[in-house]
Amino acid sequence: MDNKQLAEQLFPQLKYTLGGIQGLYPRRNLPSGAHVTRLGPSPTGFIHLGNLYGAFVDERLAHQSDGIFYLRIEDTDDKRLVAGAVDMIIDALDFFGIHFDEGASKTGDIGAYGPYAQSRRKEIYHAYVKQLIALGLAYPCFLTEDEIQEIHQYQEAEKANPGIYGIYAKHRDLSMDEIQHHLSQGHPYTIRLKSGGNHDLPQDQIRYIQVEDGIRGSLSMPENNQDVVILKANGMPTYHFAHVVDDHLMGTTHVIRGEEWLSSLPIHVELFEKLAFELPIYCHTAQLMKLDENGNKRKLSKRKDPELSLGYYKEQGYHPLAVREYLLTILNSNFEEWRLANPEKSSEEFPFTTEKMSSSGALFDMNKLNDVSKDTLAKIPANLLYDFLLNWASVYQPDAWATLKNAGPYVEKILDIGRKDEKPRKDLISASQIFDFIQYFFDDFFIIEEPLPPEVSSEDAAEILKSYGQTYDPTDNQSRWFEKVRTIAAELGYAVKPKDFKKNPDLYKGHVGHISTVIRLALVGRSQSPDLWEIQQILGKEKTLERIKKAAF
RNA sequence: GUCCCGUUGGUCAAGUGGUCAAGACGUCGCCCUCUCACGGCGGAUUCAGGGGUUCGACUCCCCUACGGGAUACCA
Repeated sequence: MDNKQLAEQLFPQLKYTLGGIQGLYPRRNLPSGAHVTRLGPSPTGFIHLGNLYGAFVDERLAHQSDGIFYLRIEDTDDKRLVAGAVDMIIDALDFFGIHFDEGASKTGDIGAYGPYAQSRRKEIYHAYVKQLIALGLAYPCFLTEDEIQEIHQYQEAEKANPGIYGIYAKHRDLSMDEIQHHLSQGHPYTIRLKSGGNHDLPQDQIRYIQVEDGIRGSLSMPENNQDVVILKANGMPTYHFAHVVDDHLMGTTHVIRGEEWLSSLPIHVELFEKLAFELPIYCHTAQLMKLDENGNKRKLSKRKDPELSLGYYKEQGYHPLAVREYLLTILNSNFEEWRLANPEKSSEEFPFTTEKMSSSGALFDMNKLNDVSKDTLAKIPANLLYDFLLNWASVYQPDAWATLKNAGPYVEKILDIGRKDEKPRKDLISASQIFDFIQYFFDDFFIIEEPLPPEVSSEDAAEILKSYGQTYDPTDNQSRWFEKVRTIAAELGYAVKPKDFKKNPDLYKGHVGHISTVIRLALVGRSQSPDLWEIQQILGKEKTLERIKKAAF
């Protein structure tokens, strides 16, 4: 018996021949320079900012080159399967404007290079495994878990590198008779790659592989020497094998993945070589980090950092465009510069490059997100902002939703306060913050939250509001309105200009700012707000007078 | 332990042998100003450490330290 017969025995009557498969996956007919990228999540359904970060690179690279971005579900580990995960992943990315052209979708596979779930590609992997066995490049391994453990312990004691390789790959050279014996006993087995690498050579003779990484430039690593498992005992491929076969067949040109894959790159390179596939361009992205309890940088973790799940940003009401902009600023170091020069352009016009990506992990910066968000929201028209706010409220703050729902034009006016000026206000960050920021416009949410300034007594406050109520005229323009406030100040012994008060604090009780603070407290309940005159224009005469009359300190 | 990747201010970073070492966020001060926000001006805070190479190193080489990752029939 030879390898070929063994292959036939192990994988009899496969659905596909290699030639047949090749015919099913023709080269993609795309314009030159088009990038084909993919996102390959395992279906746990959990997506966090780090995943979005990577997905963004895929999406940009594909779409700015008129290429294809597809979704492939990497479900080779049934322990990781969560029901409804695919929909969750698609929805989460969709919210942030990331759409797939091809692959798994809510209504099934789209595209001619499927199936797009690895669990449905078993026969395809088997065909390639069969070939490797026939060529003597892979072999069945009957090592039990205990035996492997033993080997590891021995290696640890000997200070040898762990793994199944060289002399530790005990089943790599089993005789056909021995294999038949195991088989006849019904021993479970995995298929391992028969690695061509040899690290027992003198240091200077170990072969190194050179790979040009799209982000990191040229990489040099020792070649793989591990007889890695390519097919598990249950017949499913491991990630390593599925990655190589799928990305080849599906025509992926650029493999974007986290840097945690860097150390298994030699395995993949060997697999590509053994299968005689062309190597795609790898882009190993830096991980998004966060600070742990001890002040150390740490990779974002699914379990430990629920606040970095995409759900968190949705819940807080960060606008997807803002998150996009922020991600772009940390993804490409020249994005901010470009944005400054092109304030009105869509971020899709930004020429994204992997060369401008950092190879070291960035710390997630909430301050920066907020700042970017302010700039972003300042450019979004009030009616769209209203829709966004309403949408958010319908899920996360139902009482606000009830209030906002029937007040469209009113809310739009509120959102537009000071935004159309030459130097527009930028105080809107996220939906939850926006609602908090404007809630005093609604009687149901209006309360006086802050006390009078110390310069103003309760009596004076009452006096101020009384005069104000008498002189208030909604038809006054802004400067006329403020003249009247100054008049009240003067009448009650307050300086008309803050500077006067600063120069001679003894001459006055306070200054005009204190007067308007009282009016502000009566109208909005806070000592800080946008321009009062504008607020009154929106509140309207009745509500303004009512609040002035009702206010008590 | 071994292997891989990384290290410019509090954060994100430009930089590729000769720069007073950009810029943004944050922070502090001032200006504008009825408050806030916006805007303007200015300050403080950086090349992890040590050796080389060189007329000259943030830039090139080596060592150390620190951080991250891998080391599965998980991805």
